[in-house]
Order: sequence, then C-alpha cells, then structure tokens
Amino acid sequence: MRPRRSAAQAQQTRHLIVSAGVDIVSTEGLDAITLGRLADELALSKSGVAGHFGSKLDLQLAVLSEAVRIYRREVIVPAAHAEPGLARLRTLVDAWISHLERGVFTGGCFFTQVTTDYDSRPGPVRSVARELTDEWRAYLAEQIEIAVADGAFEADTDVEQVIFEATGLMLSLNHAMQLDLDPKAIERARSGFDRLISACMAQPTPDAKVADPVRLRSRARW
Amino acid sequence: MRPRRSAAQAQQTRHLIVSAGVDIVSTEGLDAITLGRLADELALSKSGVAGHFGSKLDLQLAVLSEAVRIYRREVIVPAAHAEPGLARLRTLVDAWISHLERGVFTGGCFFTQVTTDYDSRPGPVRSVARELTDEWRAYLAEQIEIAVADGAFEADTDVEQVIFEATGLMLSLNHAMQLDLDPKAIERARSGFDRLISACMAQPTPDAKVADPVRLRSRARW
DNA sequence: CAGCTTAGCGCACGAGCGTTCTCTAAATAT
DNA sequence: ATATTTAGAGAACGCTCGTGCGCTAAGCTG
Repeated sequence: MRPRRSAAQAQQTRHLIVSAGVDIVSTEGLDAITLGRLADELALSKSGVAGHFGSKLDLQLAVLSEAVRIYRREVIVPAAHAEPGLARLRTLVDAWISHLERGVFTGGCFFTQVTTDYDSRPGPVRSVARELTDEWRAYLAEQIEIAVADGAFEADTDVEQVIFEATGLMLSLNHAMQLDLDPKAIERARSGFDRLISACMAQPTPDAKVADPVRLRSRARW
Repeated sequence: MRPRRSAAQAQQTRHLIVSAGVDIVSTEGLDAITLGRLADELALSKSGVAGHFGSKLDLQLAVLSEAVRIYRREVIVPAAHAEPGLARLRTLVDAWISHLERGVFTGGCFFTQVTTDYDSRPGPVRSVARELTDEWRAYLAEQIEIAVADGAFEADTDVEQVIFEATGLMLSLNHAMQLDLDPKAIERARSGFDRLISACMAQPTPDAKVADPVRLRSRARW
C-alpha cells in the first residue's frame, strides 16, 4: 500500500506528515521535527517527506497552521454557537479546558509550547506566534467588551486585566497538568475563572453590596 | 591569554562555559546548547569545552544548577531577610517580578523555558525540573501557611489555590513580557497579586464585611 | 630541578541534519 | 494506446552533532 501516486493520495500523505508533525511539536517543540524522523514514523523516504514542502521552515509553518486548524475545530467552533459576550466567554473557557482534558494535543497546550520556545527568537515563527496570540486575545477582548455593552459586566471592567489573569489561569493549568503537580488543577482553574468572571459581573443594585454577593449568581444560566 | 592551565583557571573556564550555557538555554531551550557553539562563543576548542563535563547531559544539568544558583541569589536570598509568612510572601513576589524586570535571565523566566520544553519528555531533565518546581511551591506554601498561623490570612485559606493562581500570574507576566503583549503587564501582575493576597487576608471583624474592605489594607506596611 | 598532573588543542569517527539531484512507476490527459 | 505529469524512492552533498583519542604545555609538588 506504500506507493500510491495519485494527486488525491498525495494531499493525504501531506496531511499525514503534518499531523505527525503536530504531535512531535506539541511534546518536544518545533525544533524536534526532523525530515528523517517523520520519514521513519510514516515509513516514507526522506525526500518523500521533503517533497511536499519547499523547505524545513515551510514544513514548520505547515505544522503550525494545522495546529491552528485543530484548535479552531476543537475550541473556537464549539463555542461559536454560544451568544457573543458573557455566554461565549464562559463557553470558550470551558472548551479550552476541555481540549486540554481530552488531550487534543499530546503535549498539552500547543501554543504555549511553541510560543515559549520561540518568544526570544525573532523570525517568521515568532511572528506567526505573535499574530495568533494577538488574534486569540482580541477574540477574548471582543467577548468581554460585548459583556460590558450588554450590561452583564460592570462598565468599568478592565478588559486587559481580565485577559491577563485569564491567560495566567490557562498557563497555570497547562503547567500543572503537564508536570502532574496537582490532581485538582482543573477544578482550581474552574474556580479561578468563576471568581474572575464573577468579579466583573454587574451588581443589580451597585450601592447595596453584601458579603460575597457573586457566589449567588456565579452559576447562573448562560 | 588563551592557554591558561592552572587548576584555578580551569574552574573559572568551567564557570564561563556554564554561564554562556545559561544564556543560550534561557532564550532557546536546553536543546540549543551545543559543544561547538559554546566553543565558538568562548573561543575554545570543542574538546576544551567537553573536557569539563562527562557528557552533554552533564553539561545540561550543570547549566540547570547554575541557573538555580542565580535564581537563589536573585530571588530567594533578597526575600530571606523578610519575616516568614505574609511579609516574605510579598517580598518573594516583588523579588520575582524584579528579576524578570532586570533581565536576570536573557530569555525571561529560565524555569518556564526549561519546564515547558521538557514537561512531556520523561528523563533526568524533567525529573530535576519537577523537583525544582516542587521545592519552589513548597516554599510558597510554607509562607502562606505561616501567614495563616499568624492570623494574617483567613483560617480557611486554600493554600493550593493561592499557589495555582500565583503561578498563573507569574506565567502570564513572563508570557506578556517575552511576547511584548502589553506594556502594562507588570502593573497588571502586581495588581493581580495584590488582589490575590488581599482576598486571603483575615478581616478584623469577620461578620461585618463591607464593600471592598481589602482595598483599605492592601498596601499596608509589611 | 625533576616528575606528575591536567587544561585545553587538534583530529577523526559515525550518525544525523536539510537540501538536491536523478530515476521509477503510477495516475492522468489526450 | 500513447504521452505527460508527478509522488515518492534512492543516493550523494556538505555540514554539525557528541564522543573519544593522543598530544602538548603549563602548574603544582617534592
């Protein structure tokens, strides 16, 4: 079954290569993908692998964009049905935690891996990583701003601060899961998000704050 | 001046190698250190570099423990003069932020780099990373527990939760600084820590909570 | 001063890297 | 049926990797 040479099969072979690449990168970093290694894993020749890409950099970027595709499918799309604003924000958070729980990427959060690896190395990889990060942050910002406009969040909500802390919770969860630091990491992340979101939520009567009022609404329907 | 062969100079050469290694690793990861590269950077021969270490793994571990030495000097020791408990916790946080601000490691947080890189790869490096992480977390836990015992923190403080969220703030700050995401990242981290610590602080009269009472004590002398 | 130790050099090795050819056979188009 | 295209094999290239060898010259010790 090895030598298939139709145009359709070629596209599939390319996809197999890129998929295997995603696994390698998510566990060992972008530098760990190697033509020889991919060739061995897929029982192809080195040139059979290389032929689908102009250069190694192209291969790396192809792997990166396949990871984006997977991320969109596993995190963005499932949350897209939720109403923009607070509802979608919560669904996004849930989808993100879920994608980590389900092991969508072998090595945890794919983008944490790549970003941490390349954040100090200028070049096309870092640029793409930056763009993806910006895009994700802008999407989160959009939901928060809609929540504010809806009146679900307090008008003086510090959008960037929320994103900063939400990012921290995600990074910490990934960190804890990858290092097996804490079996309860997932619920810690969840309660962190609950607290973070609750703290932004508009009070029905702002001048009548009582002790821990957020707790009462924190699991409200969304 | 190149060929110095005294025992004292040898130790210094070894230190030069390991120091250069720390820089490389902090920006490009543990896999980026190479005998040839270090030899070039230090105008030594490859065997001149290799001779100080039994193997490449030994070199990597030596670099790792030099990073620990630096971290102790730049973060742990400056906070050691503060009284154990809440005071030391705050000083630790400040020292940590400061070490990032001052660029103690070229590539940001050294241990984030190494840990993220190796968290999915079992072996001696991952083991050491795990131990260091545990040690750091235990040290934080100690300060928090003392703060609870002191009565500075509420008795029902969830120590692990505080560590989880604090870790998130540190990871997020490192992330933001390395990717130049937000010029105000440092103050965001600071206000995150202030909020996190304030939320744990014992109230003078626990049944008389008023609106945002923590704000009033948050910058108290410590 | 003589003898031992050793820091570091120079060289060679086998393996793996990415890249670049030529060659083949199968899938397609004519 | 024939001609064209192309997926992938195979081999060779120049390079760098980590490791291991013997050598040399300097430092230390007696």
